[in-house]
Amino acid sequence: MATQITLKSVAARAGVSYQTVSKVLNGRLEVSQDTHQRILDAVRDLGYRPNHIARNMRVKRSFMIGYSWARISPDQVNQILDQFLTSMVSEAEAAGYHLLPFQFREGHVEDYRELIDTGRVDGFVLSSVEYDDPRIEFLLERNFPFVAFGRSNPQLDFPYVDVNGADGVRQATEHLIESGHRRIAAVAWPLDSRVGNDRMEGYAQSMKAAGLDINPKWIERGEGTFEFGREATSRLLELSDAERPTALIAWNDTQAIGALHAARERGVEVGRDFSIIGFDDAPMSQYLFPPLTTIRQPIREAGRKCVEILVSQVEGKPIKERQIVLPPVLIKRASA
Amino acid sequence: MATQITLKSVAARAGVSYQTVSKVLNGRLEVSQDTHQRILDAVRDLGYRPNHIARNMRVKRSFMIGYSWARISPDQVNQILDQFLTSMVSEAEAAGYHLLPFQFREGHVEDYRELIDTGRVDGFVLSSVEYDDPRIEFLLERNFPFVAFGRSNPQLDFPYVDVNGADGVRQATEHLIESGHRRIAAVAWPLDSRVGNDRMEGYAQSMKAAGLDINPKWIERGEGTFEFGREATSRLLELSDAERPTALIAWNDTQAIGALHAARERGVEVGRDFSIIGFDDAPMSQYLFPPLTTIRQPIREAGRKCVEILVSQVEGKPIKERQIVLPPVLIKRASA
DNA sequence: AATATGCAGGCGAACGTTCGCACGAACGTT
DNA sequence: AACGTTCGTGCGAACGTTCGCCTGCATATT
Repeated sequence: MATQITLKSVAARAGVSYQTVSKVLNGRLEVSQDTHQRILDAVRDLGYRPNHIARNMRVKRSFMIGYSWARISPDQVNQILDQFLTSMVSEAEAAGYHLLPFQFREGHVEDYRELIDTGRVDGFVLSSVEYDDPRIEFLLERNFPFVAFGRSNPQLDFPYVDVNGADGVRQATEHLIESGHRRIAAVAWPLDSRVGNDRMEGYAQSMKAAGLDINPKWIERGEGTFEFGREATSRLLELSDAERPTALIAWNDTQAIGALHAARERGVEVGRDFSIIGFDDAPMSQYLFPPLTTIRQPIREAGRKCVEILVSQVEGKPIKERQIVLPPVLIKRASA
Repeated sequence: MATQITLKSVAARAGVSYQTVSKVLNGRLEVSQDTHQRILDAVRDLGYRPNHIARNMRVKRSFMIGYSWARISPDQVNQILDQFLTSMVSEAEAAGYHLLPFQFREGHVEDYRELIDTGRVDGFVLSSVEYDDPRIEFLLERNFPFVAFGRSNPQLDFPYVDVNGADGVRQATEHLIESGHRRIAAVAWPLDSRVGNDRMEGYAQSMKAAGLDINPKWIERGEGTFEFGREATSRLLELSDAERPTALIAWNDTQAIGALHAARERGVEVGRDFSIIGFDDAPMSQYLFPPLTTIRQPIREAGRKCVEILVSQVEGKPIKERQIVLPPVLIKRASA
């Protein structure tokens, strides 16, 4: 490592004090045209770049945003991580920040505390937020800046960005109803999932609005896995002719793929005899047989908004919208 | 933000100088049993955590590892990012480091320079490495620590972790030959891809070892996309009966899925009439029709090794293996 | 002419660490 | 009894910034 070029080297070359260089570069001091130019020349000639660590130390900020994500399951992959991460990284960089990814440990709040106490981050973006999230409680109590990707308990007031799951499922349900379906099932998530309940609401509302009763047997709740999707769909397809749904909406694409398999195992042709709609628009969904109709979340925008809100908060700027709910969009393919 | 707890606060409480506290905590000084305990108590009582920024400033290290990944294409997703990232993050944390993800800009070396000059990182992990990678040239010249995930020009000497693509394709080819296939095609990548050429070598070697001639028409080179996979496979399936391959190996799962579609469009039943093997073991490959036989890369281990090598390098520790080539494993499913 | 005003720039301090060196006391050695 | 040695601590400095305040000078105002 070559010797660092510091403010002092620049100052020496420009013939001013190093503090003056600092101020000029930061626009906190107006100097004569001549001096200004000499400083700029010296900076250019030496290739000076301010040392970020020293700067952070002085201003007592890290310009880092902590982010941690839950592992879904060993043989499954976070479909949206790439998009979410890249959008946050670029938005953060534009604002002069960087992301600090750290290991996610379910329910552990220590890692957050550690990062705060050691001064490593200025704020957090939370994802995989659910009801009674201890992180939210902790960060609110410490009054430490954060923004959540996803809502939590309604009575808690904190900044978040979320996708309107109800609206997504509403679009899906309406699409199915318009296509003539009357018996529509939901392959959903457990009752303790806020995200799941949000989506369920869209389903219930649409059915009600169309004057359709929901047969409780059409509601399957379980994990967001391939296996559950398959099992649930098998059960649905084994209902009597009168009860058997003609379509289903799954709460994620993985379940939908399980559903696709269950249908195929029974010789049911998806897209013709039976319709399936997923949620997430996983990258491969378009290449399935048949290509999966699914609800796409505006992940990139969510990432951008999270960072935008967080940065405003950290810098004490006025925040336009503290709580944002973004609309998803139904991607119509052959499966429904 | 509550007032920081610093070495001074701890020292005041323990009745020693703050420098002593520092040394004791860092194990650079042996003190009397009594003093030691007083210091520890004070640390515990106050909940002292060393300020990382100040520490970094003093030791002139950031304990950060820069990492940047290429975006594949808008509608495709980096299948292995999650695994690679999480394994690097956890390995890094274990060594007292964190990852600094930053935006990838093809061919741009400025971003790397910037991070070095501003003292933000101690080293880099490079991915999407190819021939004549300007980043490698730059970092070697600056003598800045880095490790590449993937090899580059053979004459360059630098630390890397790579997956033995030749071996992977060898396993695949041999598996096909054992199953009785004689006419095996390769849906490959352009000649300027080192990764692609590595894989090609495995194919050529296995065919030769089995005494099988390769018909040049069996080698399709193009992008790693669904579309190219489909087109290439269409061409292959339209060859005359005598020339038409009975199996193909694709250089990634996305191409393999394209191949699956091409076969299906022609009424060719994959797994029975025709075999297809992919590369990557993308999360959804197991759920395709039929489930895709594919070559799985030890991504998590690669991530760990990258960080391990890099950290040793940064800390000037002896490096056991500077260049590691990990074996992939063939995951046999129904498609071949 | 004396004083106020404004401008360009310098100076000292501080942020919280780590590190080398100094120093006093206790102890063992000659 | 005088002299090294070791041990346990303290002290000062430094890392590269930013920030508040001070100062010297030129010009404008009374």
